Amino acid sequence: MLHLRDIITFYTINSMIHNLDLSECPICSAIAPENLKALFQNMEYHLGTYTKGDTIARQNSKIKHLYILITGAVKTEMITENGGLLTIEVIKAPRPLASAFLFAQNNTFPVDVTATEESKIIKIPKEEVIKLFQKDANFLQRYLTYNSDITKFLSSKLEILTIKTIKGKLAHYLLEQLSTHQSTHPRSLTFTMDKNQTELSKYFGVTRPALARTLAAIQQEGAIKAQRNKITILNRTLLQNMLA
Amino acid sequence: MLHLRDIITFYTINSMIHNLDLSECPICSAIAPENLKALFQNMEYHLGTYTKGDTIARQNSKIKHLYILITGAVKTEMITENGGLLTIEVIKAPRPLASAFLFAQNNTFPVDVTATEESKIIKIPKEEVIKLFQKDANFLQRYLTYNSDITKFLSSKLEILTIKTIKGKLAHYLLEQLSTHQSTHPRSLTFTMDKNQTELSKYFGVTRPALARTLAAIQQEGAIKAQRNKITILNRTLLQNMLA
DNA sequence: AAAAATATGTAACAGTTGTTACACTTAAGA
DNA sequence: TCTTAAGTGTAACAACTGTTACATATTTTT
Repeated sequence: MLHLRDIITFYTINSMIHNLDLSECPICSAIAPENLKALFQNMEYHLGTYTKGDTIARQNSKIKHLYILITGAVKTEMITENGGLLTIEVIKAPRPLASAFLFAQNNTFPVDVTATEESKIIKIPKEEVIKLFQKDANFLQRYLTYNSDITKFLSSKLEILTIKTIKGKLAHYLLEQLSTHQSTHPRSLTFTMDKNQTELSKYFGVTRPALARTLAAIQQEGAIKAQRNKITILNRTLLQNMLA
Repeated sequence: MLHLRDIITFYTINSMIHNLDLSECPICSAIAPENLKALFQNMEYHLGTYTKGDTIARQNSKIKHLYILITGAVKTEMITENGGLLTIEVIKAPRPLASAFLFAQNNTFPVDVTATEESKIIKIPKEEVIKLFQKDANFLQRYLTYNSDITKFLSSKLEILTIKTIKGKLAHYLLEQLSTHQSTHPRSLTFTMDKNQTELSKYFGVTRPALARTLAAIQQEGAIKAQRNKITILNRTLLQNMLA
């Protein structure tokens, strides 16, 4: 277990060495340096150092701590019993790990977590996190916001995936882009997509040729005009009918 | 604005009239009756009554309160600018509404919320919710758990939708069911699915005939034996290969 | 026990998407 | 500027899924 002096030293050293701005960490930043002392006093926590290849957490193991990745990077993998792996995501410091799952009823890691480089992770027991929340409303609010944003992200991704046809997904996306664009440029019907076709096809979970084909079809029908990634909406109603 | 006596009366009356067990509400139940007084004292909140057809919240409007549906039922609809609607969900009391979005950065209602019958809703301002959290760790924990569970649900649904083929989705689901089953009945390879085919097809976002067809195909290949919803895993490796 | 409602098995056909391959265009680097 | 890499447009065919329709089986209700 660490003591207060260690963590303060740690923060300071890291800030010096890596020129690290902890304010970039969605939730750690809520802990103002001047409050660190009061907050971490009498608190149980653990600082772990991992080198490349080390396992940080195993899929289906209980989550009993809040994991905050301070420096380094980790990858998450979902592994079937047989060894075939499904998803990979690389997470770079500073960021909390699996914070959205910490308080779930069956709170187990949904993935394996492995260090991809030298990494430092602070582990704070669940009960201590609750205490922290009650001591520092700001920290609590950041935590809630961070997790709320994750939920929003998941919801919007789910929304896209729920629409079955590529034409529907594209129509949905284009209308969304239009309304985002019009919030700064009212009445303008021409905008540039914020993703290229390759990125967009991955976001939709479809292949790129299929996406290009569909974009051409929508243009053929006269709903839009597309010059590469510059889109002009010609017939909004037509687009909206493609959602169903 | 309500006073303490009102809400206590309200809880009591409703419990009497509707024989309502508030402990069924994922987060309200955390407020023990004996603590109500201390918690709601000096708190700002609002009790709204809505009749069938009343709009409770509009899509894209700011969420400034925690909405708790006490009695009645509401439906949520996602409406395109044109009037075509995408999703409908019916929510019955008692349950919080949009609690997962309350603390998001751009915290707007993702859907229209309309009463489908006579409904009562308590609205607690965001700031008051934070205060509540700090007064009552139990309430906070319930809230976190509730939202964590939502995240888990969304994640697993997303996982299923990310798998493209029906065969892959089914294989994934069957392996999950097997491991759940084996946690109580080790070595048993036969179990009953927790959803019927109709429910499962909706969960996967596919049609029922397509699902039945695929189930038959998996059986044809010798990976499982299916007697209606009773499944026996014959070749686990084969199933796992279907995930890719 | 009979009737009705619900769930499941199956089939033919149309429609959509993945796969693969290649030409072309634009942007970035040497 | 030339070269190279990345992004885009398009096509033919195979594979998969939706649609629609109906038969059969099981469960629930009367």
